[in-house]
Amino acid sequence: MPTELAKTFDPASTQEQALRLWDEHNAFHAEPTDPGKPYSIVIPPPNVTAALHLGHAFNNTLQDILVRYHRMLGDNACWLPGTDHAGIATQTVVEKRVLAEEGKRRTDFKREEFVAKIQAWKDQYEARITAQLKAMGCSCDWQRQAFTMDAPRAKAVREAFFRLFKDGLIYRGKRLVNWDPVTQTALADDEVEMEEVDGHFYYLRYPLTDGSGHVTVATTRSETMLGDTAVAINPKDPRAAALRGKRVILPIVNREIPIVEDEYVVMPAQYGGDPDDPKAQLATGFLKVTPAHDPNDYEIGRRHNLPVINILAPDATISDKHGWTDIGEAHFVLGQPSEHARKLVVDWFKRNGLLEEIKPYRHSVGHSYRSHVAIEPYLSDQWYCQVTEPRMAGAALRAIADDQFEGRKIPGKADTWDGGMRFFPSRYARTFQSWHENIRDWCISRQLWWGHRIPVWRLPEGRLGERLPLAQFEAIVEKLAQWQADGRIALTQRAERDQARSVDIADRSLPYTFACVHDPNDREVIDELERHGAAQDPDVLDTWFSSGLWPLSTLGWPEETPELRTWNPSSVLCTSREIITLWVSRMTMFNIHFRNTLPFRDVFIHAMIQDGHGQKMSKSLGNGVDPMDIIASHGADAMRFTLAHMATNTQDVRMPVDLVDPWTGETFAPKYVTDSAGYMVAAPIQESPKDPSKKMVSSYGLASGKIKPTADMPLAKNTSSKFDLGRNFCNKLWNAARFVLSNIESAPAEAPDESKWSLADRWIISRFNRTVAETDDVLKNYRFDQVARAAYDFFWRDFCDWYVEAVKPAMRDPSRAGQTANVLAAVLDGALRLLHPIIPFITEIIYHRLNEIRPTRGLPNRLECPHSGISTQHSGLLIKAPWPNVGSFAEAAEHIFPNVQEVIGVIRNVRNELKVPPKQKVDVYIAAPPEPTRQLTENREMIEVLATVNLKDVHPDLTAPAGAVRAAAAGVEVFVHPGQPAVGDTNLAEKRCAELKKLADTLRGRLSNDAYTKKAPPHLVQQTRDQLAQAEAEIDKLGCG
RNA sequence: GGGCGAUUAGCUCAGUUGGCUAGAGUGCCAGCAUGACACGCUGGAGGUCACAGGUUCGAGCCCUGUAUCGCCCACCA
Repeated sequence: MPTELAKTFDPASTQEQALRLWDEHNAFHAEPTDPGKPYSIVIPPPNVTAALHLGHAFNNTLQDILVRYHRMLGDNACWLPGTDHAGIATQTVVEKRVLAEEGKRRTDFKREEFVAKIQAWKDQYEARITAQLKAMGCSCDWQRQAFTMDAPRAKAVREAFFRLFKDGLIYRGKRLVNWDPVTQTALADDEVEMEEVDGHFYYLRYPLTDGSGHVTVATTRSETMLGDTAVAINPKDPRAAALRGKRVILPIVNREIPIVEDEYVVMPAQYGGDPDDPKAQLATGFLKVTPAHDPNDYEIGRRHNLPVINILAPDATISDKHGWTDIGEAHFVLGQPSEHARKLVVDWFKRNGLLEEIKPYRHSVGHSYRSHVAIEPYLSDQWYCQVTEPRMAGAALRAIADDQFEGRKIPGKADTWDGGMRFFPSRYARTFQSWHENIRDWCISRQLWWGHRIPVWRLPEGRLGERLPLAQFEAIVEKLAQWQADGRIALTQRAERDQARSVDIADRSLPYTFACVHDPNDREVIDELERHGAAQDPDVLDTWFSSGLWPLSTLGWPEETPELRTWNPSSVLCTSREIITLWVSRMTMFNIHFRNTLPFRDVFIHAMIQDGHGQKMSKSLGNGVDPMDIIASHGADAMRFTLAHMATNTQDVRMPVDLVDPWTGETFAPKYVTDSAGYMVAAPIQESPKDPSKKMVSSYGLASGKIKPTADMPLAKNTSSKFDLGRNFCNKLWNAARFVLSNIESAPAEAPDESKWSLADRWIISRFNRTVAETDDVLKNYRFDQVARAAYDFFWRDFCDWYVEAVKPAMRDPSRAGQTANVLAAVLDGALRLLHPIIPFITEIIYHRLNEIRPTRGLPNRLECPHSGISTQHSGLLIKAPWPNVGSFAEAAEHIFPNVQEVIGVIRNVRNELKVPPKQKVDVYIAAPPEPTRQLTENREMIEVLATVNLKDVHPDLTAPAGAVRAAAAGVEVFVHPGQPAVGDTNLAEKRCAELKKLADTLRGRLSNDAYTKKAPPHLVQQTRDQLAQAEAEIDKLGCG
């Protein structure tokens, strides 16, 4: 550790030193037995798919500010870090990588081999993510680092699944799922993104079997007609009666299908439909019903008991191998991808004179959030968690704090849950609420290899009892019954829809039975099951199942550990709004169901960082910024400060992205192009602004995968000039600290004597106290921008611009330097504490140096500031130092100091107008009423130094000196004598006169309005009168014509 | 289709229950290498608060409507 602060601020070495100090003291670690009020945050575990981006940096900076703040407050603060295995996302990334590098597909490997590859990827990125978080200064308790698939978390998942299974909240159902044909897995509803697509409306004719004509159906997906099992018409449609009981012949496959009547069908306008309904304008009144490939049709099929015919293979090609037998003439589409089949089918209709019309149509189609291909509604067997149950969604609704609940709340026991969960900003409570009011059961199985294997063994299809000798079968049944009674297994049967069916063990045939095994090491049970042909379900659980347990599993659940008792519920969840439904919901339901506690008391939803065009930052657009690049170019503290400063109350914040020219190191705005999806993206190849012959690759070029940077054409890193704000601030802090420290060091040590404090001393201490109070206040509502602003204004504007400048003469005067140094040391100490949660590295290192120079500091607790707010308690480390108490305020000083500031401002203004050289002192005379005269005289030195003047005279009856320029401020008259022939505008008083007259007119207008004087609050009216009087007095004094 | 948010200085944003002549940072202009800092200091210019109505003594803020942008939710042929 260097004993002096380096001449220029070097973020890298500062970061390194601070990290070492914290590490040596194990400063981030907490134990449940530690003193203090419990305060805990569980990190939203980043996916191990990729390195962290700026959004993560934002999210984690805010959490770290909270944790550091509460640690300083004396709370027992613990931040639990970890990562998420992110099933589908990670597997997809690795599959792509393996295909690109080895030319092999997942299916070319054994399951264990491929999982090992993903595991290797996970290890690599988990390490990288951890390194990034550490570099950002995140004070996570690294001894408690978790991963959603490590052993303790696997145990929690297993326990949770078993309990839900036993409680009848998990069931097997054949349902239409969102099928991703590329990754070949089911997706949850919220993993599907709607995208606008240009398509067509095809009008297809289906002949009636009796030869009396045809009906025309309209569809955007003509290929699904192969699986049609009915045509529906609205019973109110006037044509319905004539068609009742008739059937149509389905072209191509020659399947006879009924015409059914269902109110769901939209009628065209001419048959009674709503003419304003855009759908009515496209509709023919006849709806083809394809239960296997459309969610609505599936419902119609249920209502009319229609067969369900699946025509697709899992890869979304047309196939007769998955439940479709009557293929008729459809050989020509077999094996075709559905999109191509769509055209082939239309061509067939055209050739056979059955195509009536094609209309262009733009509509939204579900796409996989992972592979971005169109989702196929696909019929398959999946596991569901019955979140529609009152025990789940109902509990989540009851968890909402009463005053954030819209409408009448179902009576519940929110009062046992600390008054409920609060959202910040409160509007997000409604997102949460309406999600649970409209929730549907959650499909929790995924056809992946990377994830928690579903701990269910399927007994062989059919009735086990029919396959075994009776005695043997009876023995199994006895065993199963005993194991179930002992809690070693739970049994269920497949339910067609919507509910779990418990197994009646007395029904000795055991049809379609599933056994969930409680303990993964219970070989006796597993071996016995497998001996009879039972096999473990090959699927894994949805990632969000393990994430949903995160607040519990990170603290050792299902064991009721001291950690769990201390830190659950956690204090706050910090996250972005996109996962309120995906994640917050599930944590709430699980935490309540398993432990009857909230997962967290507060939910803070922060803004989303977009690029300069209002687009989400994403890898594929290449507009994402790597926090490590910012740390390298600006420093970690600078990044944190800027991010905190951006954390406003709104939904989105914009971060215009610049590029760093690798040739010159300079920053420039990239050239943009519009990509095929309409996004503004940086042109793949950029020119150096200095030398257009030098080219570079933008990160969009890199992300598009086509362009690889080379030595001749290097990569231009993303950055943003927004971080200059933080960098400048840190630089200012560093230099101000250097100055203050060197002054303190050379000042004589004296016992603090408050009677010797100047106006500036009292003022800066009072301002400090205000800033602490404001920070405390504003942090309760998670307004990090206001915290950053308050700290910035206090430190730069008040402390550096005014206090340090005002105090310079005193520091040069040995008789006063000792006392001033006391105040300087105390205020610097306080400022470091105040700033530490936002910019921990730089403050820790400066604090270290301050401790060396002034091991004891603090202010006497009496007179005008009986409580300075600046603690005398010290600690070796700032991270462990107490947060300042709010001291009292020096009202008088806060009132007088601005007057002096204003006088100084006016003099500076006049000097500038008169073009007086900066170093040249000028003579100043001030005419003021007795009280201001006293104040100004007392602060003569400050005025002289800060305005570079000789304050010749201050007097109530001062007469204007010849040749002086007259100006006015704070109710006083200022005469500036340039001492040489003045250059520029010498008639400043006239300018001021114009301003004053305009103001006086406004005020007079307001007062002449009777309604105003009668209705406005009296203090405002009085204030207006006072202002007018003051303006008029000044006008009078200046002799404004 | 429903809901939410945004629209304030060239740019990025503050503006807390309506009440000074609407603020900051950055950029711009002018001056300054002043013994902490040029990542700095001093001063300055720059805004019909998206638009149209309304409520009020008083509207950037509240109400109604319009426009543009963004996000979330929704099984819309």
